[in-house]
Amino acid sequence: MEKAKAVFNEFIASKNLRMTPQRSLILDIFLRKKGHLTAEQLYDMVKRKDPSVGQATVYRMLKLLSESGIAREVDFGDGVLRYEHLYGREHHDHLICTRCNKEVEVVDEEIERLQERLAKRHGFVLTGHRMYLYGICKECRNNVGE
Amino acid sequence: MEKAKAVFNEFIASKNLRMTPQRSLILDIFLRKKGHLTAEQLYDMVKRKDPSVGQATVYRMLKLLSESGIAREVDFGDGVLRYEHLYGREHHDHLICTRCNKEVEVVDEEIERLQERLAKRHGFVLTGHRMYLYGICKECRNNVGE
DNA sequence: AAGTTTATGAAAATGATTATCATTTTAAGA
DNA sequence: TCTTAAAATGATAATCATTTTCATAAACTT
Ligand SMILES: [Mn+2]
Ligand SMILES: [Mn+2]
Ligand SMILES: [Zn+2]
Ligand SMILES: [Zn+2]
Repeated sequence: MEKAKAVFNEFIASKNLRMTPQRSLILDIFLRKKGHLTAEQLYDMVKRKDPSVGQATVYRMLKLLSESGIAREVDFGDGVLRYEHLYGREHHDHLICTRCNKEVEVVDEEIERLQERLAKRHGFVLTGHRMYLYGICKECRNNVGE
Repeated sequence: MEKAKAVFNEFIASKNLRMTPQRSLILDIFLRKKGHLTAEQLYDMVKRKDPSVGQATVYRMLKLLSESGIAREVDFGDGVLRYEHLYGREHHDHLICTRCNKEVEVVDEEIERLQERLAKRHGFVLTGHRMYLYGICKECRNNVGE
């Protein structure tokens, strides 16, 4: 939390950018919340603390957070980008229930390894990947009637 | 090709929809082209054959093609949906060069298997997945200067 | 052929994100 | 502290792919 703030401050300094009350507020709120949240959701929370902050500033800040390694953009494929904590977290992929939209964070070291191998086999050096698994969770399978 | 057309015709009939010259033309052109093409690209090709066709019809048709299992929506994450042949093709994922945008179609049975296992481990029954591997291809690694 | 349903094309609407721009802040210097 | 150049902000307009709307034109049914 404090560590993440320090990292962001360093990033800001290294790019000759400036720390402002707006950025500080947005960063605070972002770090406090966990999960995957959209720019709109974050904007709503920011507005509650300071209604004068514009949404463009939130969008701009999310870009900076991503660049600095504090946040990561997540695209579930529904037309809205979400952001999650990246700093201090392990890499993971997502398992999504298409019925109740539950999102489970998952990792499979074996899959990660095989992805590298697969890319290499085609002459590529992997720089990243996006993997989303879609399915029906146990709860949804039980509540078939409703 | 003819088989695919028949499948689409059946789909149209089963839904009490109608086959029209526009749909037929769009289907023909789509089936003739391979690769991953956008609605805009398909629209351009259709226009060349019949300038009177509207782009809304192309978008509508792509929806139908996807529903009927003839086409599959592919989202490389650049803000534009692409469509590829699905009927008569094997499942595959994509390996994309972030420098030259080369797209390689890949499959790794082992990964597919592990995805199932991973989902099951979390109580999910997998219905699908999206996996995109991003990296730098061999050619791009050689042409570093240009 | 008449009636009913579905399809079409043009144009407007949508919705998330980005760009613009006039104004305000910030960080350094003098 | 005053000055100034660079960067940030917020309101608003612009983008851009996709979807809707709606009046008109097919397509099927009887
Ligand atoms: Mn996550
Ligand atoms: Mn493909
Ligand atoms: Zn569920
Ligand atoms: Zn390349």
